[in-house]
Amino acid sequence: MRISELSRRSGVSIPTIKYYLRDGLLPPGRATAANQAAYDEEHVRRLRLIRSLIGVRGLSVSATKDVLAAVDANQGDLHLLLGLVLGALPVERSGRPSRSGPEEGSERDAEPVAERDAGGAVDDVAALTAEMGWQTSPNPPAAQVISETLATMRALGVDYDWRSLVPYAELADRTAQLDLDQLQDAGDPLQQAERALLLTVLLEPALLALRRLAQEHHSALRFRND
Amino acid sequence: MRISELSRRSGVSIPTIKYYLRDGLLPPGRATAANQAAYDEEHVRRLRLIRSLIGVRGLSVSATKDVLAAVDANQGDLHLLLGLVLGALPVERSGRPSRSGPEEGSERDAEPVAERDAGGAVDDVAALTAEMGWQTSPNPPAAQVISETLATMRALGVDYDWRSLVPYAELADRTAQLDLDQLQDAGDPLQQAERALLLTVLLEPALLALRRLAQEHHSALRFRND
DNA sequence: GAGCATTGGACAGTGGCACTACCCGTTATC
DNA sequence: GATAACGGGTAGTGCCACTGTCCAATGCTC
Repeated sequence: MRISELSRRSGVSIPTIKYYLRDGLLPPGRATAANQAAYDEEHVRRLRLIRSLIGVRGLSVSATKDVLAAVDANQGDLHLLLGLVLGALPVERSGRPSRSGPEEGSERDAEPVAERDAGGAVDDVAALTAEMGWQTSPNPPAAQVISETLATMRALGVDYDWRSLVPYAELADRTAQLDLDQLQDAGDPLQQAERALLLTVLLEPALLALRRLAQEHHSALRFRND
Repeated sequence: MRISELSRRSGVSIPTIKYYLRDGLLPPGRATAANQAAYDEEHVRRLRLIRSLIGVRGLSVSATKDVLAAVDANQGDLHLLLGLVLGALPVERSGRPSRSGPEEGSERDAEPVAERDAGGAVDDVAALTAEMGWQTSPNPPAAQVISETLATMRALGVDYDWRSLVPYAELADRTAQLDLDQLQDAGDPLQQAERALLLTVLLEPALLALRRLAQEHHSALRFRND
């Protein structure tokens, strides 16, 4: 098929498809002439996957590109694939250009919210993973997010350390096992790789949404004053 | 204190503080003259909170504004506050301008990724909340995220319905109870409201990060071929 | 085989967002 | 009384995800 049919089938406009082609998100079609190319079902599938990652999960175009490249490159080794995918993902649209302000003010009063660390939050994460018996790669981005969060909590006056997170970590552990349980059955390696991607990445907003529904329910039980 | 000291104490640049003042994120200082205003500790605190929500959690400026307004307006009623906060939050930077493409193509082949619904995903969420015994407001944004995710999963060929989410929902239920357990002790209503905000909103990236660490660990156990 | 729509490719433009820079008249401070 | 800092306003910046326009080269239709 050609680009107009690809557009119709996928629901993505032609200029956007061209944009994805330029950016390397979508592999080019098979060129049939100097200005003609043929696309196939795989392209339709890929486009839908792209739209899901960008639209539903909210990934940026460049993160989507990295994630898809990881899927393409390592269909065989699921562990390696997961590592690459999780490494390529920004955790929640972090990776901002970062603040301005006094970079390292000589003023001893300045406690600039501790975006790096405050009170050994990095050690805290090490303690937490040790407590859980988790073995991970040396310095995963996810660990940095956790230490950042802990540091921020403390900077804002909430008494929080790694011990506060242990119950959450246990629930996360069971969540992860649920995720992996669902990867056993799947067709060819590409299907399995895509499924892994969906179960880990696409499920993230849904899991947060479940937590919100549950929070609302329990909040009504506990706090509502009828 | 005046703006320069506020900037030093909070680590936020003066132009950015002015920007937050203009946008109503930060309440104005007490005006002492036509071009002079005084800020206090509460402003420092507020600025740090703002930076945490925007920087760590990744909220947009306008969402941050809505959330903070909810905190200010309803310090007394925690349930109402949580409802407002959860309502004001985008779930994962959704709320995109939405796609283009053929809006309602006459082509019967077009299945435009189903950003609204595909195969009764909305009913699925109703079934899920009924199964869990959750009682929530009529049509929470979180429910839409879940149905969107289910619809997308199915559109991509993954066999997924609300039953697949029940185990996750049970874990989410326990997570929410953990969250609310930590709200019992807290000082004045403002402190408690802020704490609720941090435990629900700021914790989100950290919870996803915990899941990722656990995924990496269990993936190594199951799939690594040494 | 003539004519018109479509194609692929390049490049410039758009709108939104989160700041950031500059200017100006006024006010503190030394 | 000079100099610095202040507040307030407007305009500009950089990035991102598209979107629009142009072009010569097909393809398809009659």
